[in-house]
Amino acid sequence: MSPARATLQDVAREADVSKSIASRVLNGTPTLSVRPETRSRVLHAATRLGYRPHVAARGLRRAQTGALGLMVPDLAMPVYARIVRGAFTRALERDVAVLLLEDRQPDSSVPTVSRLVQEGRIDGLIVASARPDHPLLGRLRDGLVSHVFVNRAVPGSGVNVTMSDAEASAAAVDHLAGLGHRHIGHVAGPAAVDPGRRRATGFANRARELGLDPSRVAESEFTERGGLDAAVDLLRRHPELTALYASSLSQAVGVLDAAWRMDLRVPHDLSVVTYDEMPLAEHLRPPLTSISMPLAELGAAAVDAVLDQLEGATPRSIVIERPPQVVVRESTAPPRSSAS
Amino acid sequence: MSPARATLQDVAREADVSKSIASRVLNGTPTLSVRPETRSRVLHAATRLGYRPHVAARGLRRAQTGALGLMVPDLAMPVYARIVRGAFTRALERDVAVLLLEDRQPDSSVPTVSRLVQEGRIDGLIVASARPDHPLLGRLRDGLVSHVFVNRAVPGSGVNVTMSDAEASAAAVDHLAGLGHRHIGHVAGPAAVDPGRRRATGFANRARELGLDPSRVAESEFTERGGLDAAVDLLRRHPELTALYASSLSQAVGVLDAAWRMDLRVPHDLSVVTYDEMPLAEHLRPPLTSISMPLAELGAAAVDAVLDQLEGATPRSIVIERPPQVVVRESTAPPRSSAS
DNA sequence: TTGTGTCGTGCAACCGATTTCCTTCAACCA
DNA sequence: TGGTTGAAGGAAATCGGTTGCACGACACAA
Repeated sequence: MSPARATLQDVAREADVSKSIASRVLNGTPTLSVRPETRSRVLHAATRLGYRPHVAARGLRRAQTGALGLMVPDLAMPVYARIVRGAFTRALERDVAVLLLEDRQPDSSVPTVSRLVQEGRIDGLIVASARPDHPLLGRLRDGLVSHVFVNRAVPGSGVNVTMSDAEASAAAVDHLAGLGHRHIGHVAGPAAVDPGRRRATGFANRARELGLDPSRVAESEFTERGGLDAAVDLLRRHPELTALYASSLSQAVGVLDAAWRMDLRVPHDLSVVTYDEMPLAEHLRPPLTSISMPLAELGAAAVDAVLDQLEGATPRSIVIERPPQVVVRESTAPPRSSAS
Repeated sequence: MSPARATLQDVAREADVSKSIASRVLNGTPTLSVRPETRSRVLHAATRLGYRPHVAARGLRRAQTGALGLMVPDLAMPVYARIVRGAFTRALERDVAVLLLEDRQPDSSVPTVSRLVQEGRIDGLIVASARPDHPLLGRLRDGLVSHVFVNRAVPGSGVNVTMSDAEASAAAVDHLAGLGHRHIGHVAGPAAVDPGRRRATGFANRARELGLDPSRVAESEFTERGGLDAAVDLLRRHPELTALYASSLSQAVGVLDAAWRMDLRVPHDLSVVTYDEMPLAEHLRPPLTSISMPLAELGAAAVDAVLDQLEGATPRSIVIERPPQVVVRESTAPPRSSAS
């Protein structure tokens, strides 16, 4: 796999200096003064030997690991794949490793995380799986381990990395209203989960601003089943609805299912917009109009945020401001009433 | 996060023994002889202090890291989520960490892996992203880093961990034939990718055994678009087909799309079975009959296989034998001809 | 000439485990 | 009684970096 690991000792010998100098030169220690010629001898030796510091040795001495944990609620949810990808990419650039953790039974997450911290496997944590009653939150509040919450904010934590979800909802409502819809419903995520709540608020606010009824909202889990049930519920109670805005792609799949079961054609009888632009959206029947969000940027920003904290910056919350984009496909059209 | 890291020194002091004894007792060194009373003092001290060995220190000394790399082709593909989950779970049991790596530009994977190995971040590698021309294969053949290939086998490598894909195809064909279908097509994966080829072979063999035409096969990428194109192609060229077997769920979504475009109703005009049982399959229209495979077991077996290698076992290939299960849903029914 | 700094460099301790090599003591054998 | 053996345990080297401190040489001011 390589020309046999070179150690710092090897580099030092090759450059004819001591380990200390080699180390300081390679780390760019600012207080160091060396002759330029010496410096370049070290640098050249290092590249010639393909030197890479051994993370265990460095970590042992520096009492840090160069790795972050990234906790996602469910590996199978494609939204997280995007966030994770963004995080991985940025981590590679910043020369740290990311340990991905799935957080399916929140109870086991506390032991897992504290074990990883105690073993010295991670320096900090990015949590994408927050929920109000999550046992991890209490332990993190101690401040013993640096962390940020990504996507799912924890109010009051002061370390949230989020996107402008409310704006995304507004864009969805605008798109539908622009087509002439006056009766729009929202299949919302669980109110307990922060982005769900923010999207719902964004929906209600913009609806109100446009003089539409902001109350046609049904809450459900971010799953196909949840979307199905919520949509059926909404459409039964409010047959006048001509459009639905789903809070996630899984829910949107359920919404399409509901339409099919209730014998409503999309978009003829019902327009559907969804959060989460993904390849799947393009190949559902009909292809779904969706809102594209900067998920990779979000993941990258989370990595930056924890690393900055570890380097001593004061923790702070961050909002990725890139505006949502509406990807228009066949699932949205003017309402029948206005068309006929 | 914890009552302040305890070191081996702390345990030793608490148990009133030397570090050496503490280390040996905790590691269960077989050649050690201690009085039972001493041993239990050490053990109790360790649990009382919540001692966890520092992986960097241990790794430095033992020249190994207690971590494995797991390379998947695409984080957004839910199939891999299952495999990864299985691997994570087993890794936790065996007390190692798993570093997940996405392998989207194979060219960058060689530098990434050799860097991780050189830095001492991983001891071994599980590769789920093999392709015949993958640059990583050449470098792995050197034998400098322990590895296995999972799901996508590399012929001749001798370190493949796979499932009985061919049997799965046979089960799909059996299910369709059992319903009365005599004209079955197969939307296959790329022949270059091993499981695709094995599934196609399995399909052809069983078709032949049943006296059906084994040649109704179209190859495509494991994507929605691929499935769409392949299905359109097959159905145009062979209008007599009454059933299609898709090699992956993404492709199956494309197949449904194709049916819709060609104005074929599923299952009335066309039955569809797919590989890869997932929640999504249940909520597509119509819900898809699918083949469920032991993906988590596959991931776990891969972890075991690399760890065994690292412990000195001779490398070998493994096949998970658990038989495929057909989950019957509404996308399959007797062919129209036999019904009418 | 003698301090006093500064520059350039190196020695050695240290991080926390593992492991090699001893030491001590008692039992046992011839 | 001397020597061998085995049980029980400990001292110290080691892994590969990082970092506090010391050291020699030289410049410069007094």
